[in-house]
Formats: sequence, C-alpha cells, structure tokens
Amino acid sequence: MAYELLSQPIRKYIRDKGWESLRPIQAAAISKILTTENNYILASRTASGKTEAAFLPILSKTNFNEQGVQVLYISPLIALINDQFGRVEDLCKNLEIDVTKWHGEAKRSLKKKLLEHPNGIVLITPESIEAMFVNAPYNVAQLFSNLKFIVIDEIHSFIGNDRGLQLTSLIFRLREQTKKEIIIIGLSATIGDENYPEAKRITGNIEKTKVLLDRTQKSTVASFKFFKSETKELPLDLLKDLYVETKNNKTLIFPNSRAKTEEISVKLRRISDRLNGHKNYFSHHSSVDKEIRESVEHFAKNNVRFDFCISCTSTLELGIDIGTVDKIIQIDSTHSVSSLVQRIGRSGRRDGETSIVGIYATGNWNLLQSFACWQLYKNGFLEPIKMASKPYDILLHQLLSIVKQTSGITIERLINGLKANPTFKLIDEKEIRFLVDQSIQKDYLEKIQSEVILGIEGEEIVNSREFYSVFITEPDFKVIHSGRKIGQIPFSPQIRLDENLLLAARIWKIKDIDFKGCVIEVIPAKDGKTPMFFGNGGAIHGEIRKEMLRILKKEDIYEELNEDCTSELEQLRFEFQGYHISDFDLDRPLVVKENQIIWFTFSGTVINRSLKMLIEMSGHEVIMNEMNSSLEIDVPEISPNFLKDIQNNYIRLDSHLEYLLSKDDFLLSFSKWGKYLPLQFQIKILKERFFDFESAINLIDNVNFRMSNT
DNA sequence: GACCTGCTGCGGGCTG
Repeated sequence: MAYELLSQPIRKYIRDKGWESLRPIQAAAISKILTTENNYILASRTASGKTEAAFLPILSKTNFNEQGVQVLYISPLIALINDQFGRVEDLCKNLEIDVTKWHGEAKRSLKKKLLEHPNGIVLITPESIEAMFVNAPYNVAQLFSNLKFIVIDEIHSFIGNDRGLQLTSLIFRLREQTKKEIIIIGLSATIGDENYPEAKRITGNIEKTKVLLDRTQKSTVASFKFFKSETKELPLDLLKDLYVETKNNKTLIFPNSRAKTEEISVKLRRISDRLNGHKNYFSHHSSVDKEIRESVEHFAKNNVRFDFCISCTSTLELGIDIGTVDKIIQIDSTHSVSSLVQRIGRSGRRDGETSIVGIYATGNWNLLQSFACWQLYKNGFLEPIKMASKPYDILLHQLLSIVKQTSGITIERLINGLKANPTFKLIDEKEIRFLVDQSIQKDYLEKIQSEVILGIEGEEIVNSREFYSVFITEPDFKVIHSGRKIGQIPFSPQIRLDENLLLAARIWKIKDIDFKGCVIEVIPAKDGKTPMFFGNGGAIHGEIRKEMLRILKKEDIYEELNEDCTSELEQLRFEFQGYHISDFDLDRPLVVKENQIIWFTFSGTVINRSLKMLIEMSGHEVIMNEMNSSLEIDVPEISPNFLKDIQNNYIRLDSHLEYLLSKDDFLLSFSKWGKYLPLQFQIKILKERFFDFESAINLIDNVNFRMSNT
C-alpha cells in the first residue's frame, strides 16, 4: 500500500486533511518514487492531484536537515509559482521545511535570506536559473550542490520548443554542479503517447525515465452553433445567444485573439447592463496588466455566490487554479487538439463532474476545423511534437552563457561540456568547433592562449536583460489611467490622441502619448475599437486537416451539431462531393479556373508553407489560405512540366534560402539567437524548424489530384 | 485569422 510507505508526518498530513483515499496517480507516484531511483513523468488529467503526487513521496524521502536546497520546482509561469507556493507551503508547514519563491518578481530580501542559509524547497523559472548561471554562478553552487529532486510542472509546455531545449541544457548544467544523481519528476495533463520520448529527453536520461499514466477521462458534452460572420466584428445574434448561454453561469470564453477577447467582454457587459444582469465580465490576456489579471483570478477562485464570465486567451489555459467553472465556450476552432483538451479541462474540475463546452463557429471552414478537433479529442489524439535535433541557435546561446559563467574556459573543456550535454547530442563535434571558431572570428568570444573569454560583441549580447530567455517579445506601450496601469499594447497607427480603444474589458480614450517613454495616458470613454494586436500564431497539425477531409467525405449526421451547423456542413460536403477522394493521405481536390488553379492540400501549416515556397521558386504567384488549407497558384493547369520544375527547385533550395536570408532576416524571426549564427547554420535551422521540404516534396511526388466531375 | 512565456545589478529617490 502506498500510504504505508509514507513517513509519519506525511501520513498525519493526509489524515488531518481528511482525505478518504489517495488518487490513482498519487498512489502510483508514491510507490514508485519511494522505492526506485528513476525519473518519472506523471501524466494525469487536470485537477487530479499531481502536485501532491510528486511532493508527498519527495517530502517523505528527503532529509531536509541537510545543508543546501533539496528540491527545485521549475515552472513555465510566475503566476503558477505564486499559485503553487501556497499549496507547497501548506504541505510543508508542520515539517519545518522552508519554501522560497525565486523569480524576477520575488522579494530580494527572501532570496538573500536563502543564500545565507540554503535549504528546503525553491520554486523557480528557467530564465531565473539562466540568470543565476550568468550573473552569480557561485550562488548556483552554494544553493544547489546538494540538490536531490527537480519537479518540472506543465512539462508539456517545454516539449518541442526552444524553451524546452534551454531547460534541458540548464538541467544538465545543474547536474554538473552536484555530487549525487538528481531525480526528476515531470507533471502534465496533456501529453500524447507519442510525445513521451520527447518529454523524457528533458530529464537528460531517456532510459531511466518512466511514465506513470492515469488515463481516466472526464465525460465531456459539446454542442455546436453557427452564426455567420460577415465583418470583422462578431454578429449580434451570436453575442445575444452567448449572453443567454452564460448569464447564469461561471464561464470561460476562449475567442482565440486578444482583440476578440476585448470585444466580447465589453459587448456582453453592455447587454448585461441593459438587462440588469451581473457585472462580472472580465478579460484576461497577455496585454492586460498583471495586477488586474491577478484580481480577476482571485475573484474567480474565491467567490462562490456570484456568476462571472471571463473572456480570455491561452493565459487561462495552463494550470493556474481559478476554482470551479461551469462551462467553457470556444469561439471558432482552437489551433490544436491539445489546446482544446487544456481548455475543456478547465470546467467540471471536481470528481465525477462532466465538462460542458459550447462551440460557436462563424464560418463553414471554421466549423469544419473545430468539429475535426472535437472528433480527434474524442479519439484521444494529441499532436505529436518533435524537439529540434540540431538546435544550433540554442547551442550558441548556451555557449555564451557557459563562457560567462566560468569567466573564461579552455576551448577543449568548453567543447567537451557541450558534447556531453544531451540537448546537443546530435550536433557533431566538428560543427561545435566550427561554431566556436566563428564566434571568435565575430568577436563573440576572445581567444587568449588555450582559453576563451567573452569578446566585445559577446559582452554586449550577454550583458543584456534580453539574454536570459530564448523567445522574442515585441516592445510595448504602457497604458495608464490616473496612475494605475491598465495593460500594454503594441505600437500601431491606431495609437493617436483622442482615439478610443478597448482594454481590460473597459473602453478608453487616449489623452496623452509619451513616445519616448512609451506611455499612453487614457480616460474612460463610451465607445471604441479593439486595439490592433500583431501575432503570427501557431502552426496547425496535418492530422487536423486530414480529419477535416474525412468528415467532408463521410455522410454521418452528428448530434453535437445544431440544425444550422448541419446544413453548413452539408453545403460544404456538396461542394466537395464530385472529387471522389478515397485515399485520405494522397487524394487531393484540385479546382482548375482560367489561368489559375486552387489546390486543397489538406496538409498542416508547415507543409503548406514549404509547398508555397517551392512553387514560388518557379516564378509563380501563390496565395496560401490557412482557413481552408488551399494554395491558389497562377498557372492554367498542373502539367508534368510544372511538377518537374518544382521537384527541381528542391535541389537549389539552399542557395535560394541563402538569397532570401541575405535580403533580410525576416524568415529567421522564429529564432531569437539565430541571427548570430553563420549562414549555413541559419539555413539548417530554417529547414528543420520552419519548413518541412521533405514532406512537401513527398506529397508532390505522390499526390493524386482529383478534379470535380460535376 | 491567430496564443503565450521571463528578466540583473546598481544607484537614486522616497517612505515608514
């Protein structure tokens, strides 16, 4: 029995809490963590007690009287650290274990106190670990040389991206500082079976990392509605229906964009005011001030009596506890199935409760995409994610960080350290040496006999506040109302005196702009427009597109769809019925018009993007439509010559990419540190991370174009 | 028709 394995004080904690039994994931984690030395990934749905599943056995097993921090908890969000701090402190309060928050907004006095007596548990972000390595490497040694456990929360948010590679590298560097093995526990609610190898890579030891999985799913009820949108703004009928659906509930609305988030919260409140409904309409996204967001979270979590409606983006997708939510509304399709899983997980959090999700579509293709996501959700599909195998940009970043950390290191030690780092396992030693040589050439590094130190250019890169993170953020203007910060918005032509805009679920008039200090002063107003935000969103996975094609070709009637949705779907099916698709991998519809063809690729964003470039290289104009996954190409027909031409373009890709990169570095804007790489490495990361030319060429080689015979 | 994430050290001025 798992309970009997726990230490006395932990058993007392469980008794005092009045828990009748341990959750399945908790029982499994306790047995395994207490009896083995493996790393574990705990995969279990939201609100299933994963934090306790990790900490109960860790607290049982660890001797906190030893010098040094014993447990390091790593989180992707400051907000999550602040939220989990209370829970972990509660677990520790009778055990006399200190818990310390260590992030950019944590109190310095408490950090100082920890440095004087390093002990207990520390909650930290990856960027704060990076900063400590760069600015105070002696603190890393002082705090973590006796570290026993690392807990990584929301580990899926680190899979398949640069931040995950950075974290993998930082964990390796932490391990180099300690005498004993560190055991790593990763937590996640949405991690597909195919992604376990990638999650295990983060621990640095794939063989020694096991998965504990609780597949129990909550039942979910979905209903689809259709309101055609003719303009940029949402149809009034949709808003009225939305109001009725949400007025007597605790609801989260996900409209996919910050602008729509503002539009919905302001307009719903206006309807509610007119009908004497409640006033608790909020908006929550990255441009709303942190303090306002916290007060919204606090309201949702601590009030029981009042209904509320929070219109939000993915800021409320991750694990921050906002208490009970009755209903989730999704406006148009999510960009991934895993995002849908996270959002649905926010409602019906208690055991046995059903999640309720209402989905509104404003266009037929959007309806098809959101229904495809829903079908894949029911099948348990989650997008497989690949970590970059040769992340030269992260290698360069870590190389500079290590040289700063060591204040000078022999070239051989530097190269051996990078070679041993599992993050860069697939990068050859020859390539690492070349990158070091290039860095010396460009003054990022300076060679002094057999050692390197940071060069003049390197100092400038490393000694910047921007160095600690591996993702790019645009500069913002602060929005202030009588001394209080409302949020921050990007600069756009819209930012002019007397212009009105929506922010934080309110309407404001711009009264003053300080261009130098990047501050906008506003006063309340009666009517206004949504602010202009610039985003470039994520890529849609090919499986969603394939599912869309399958649904188009089926004749099934679905009970989740209301009458309007069903007739929209029937209409789309009618348009495509003449194409005779039978092989969903290779048969693709083709429309031939005068001097133009439209190819419905039903492939993911990355392949579409690659096809577009390959076709453009032949001098054709291509318009890529991401909504219906089509390419409009200015040729009269798909002739054998046309296809051969494209296949030949594949051979001269490198020189084409080289030409594009020499014009500007816009293509590379997905990689923060890529611009410091030698050209041939820039081309390689483009081909690995932004495009997938192999799959695109494979599709061109094997596709069967189907033309309509109606 | 598009999401999100984090952040040092130092010095000056102000508050309790």
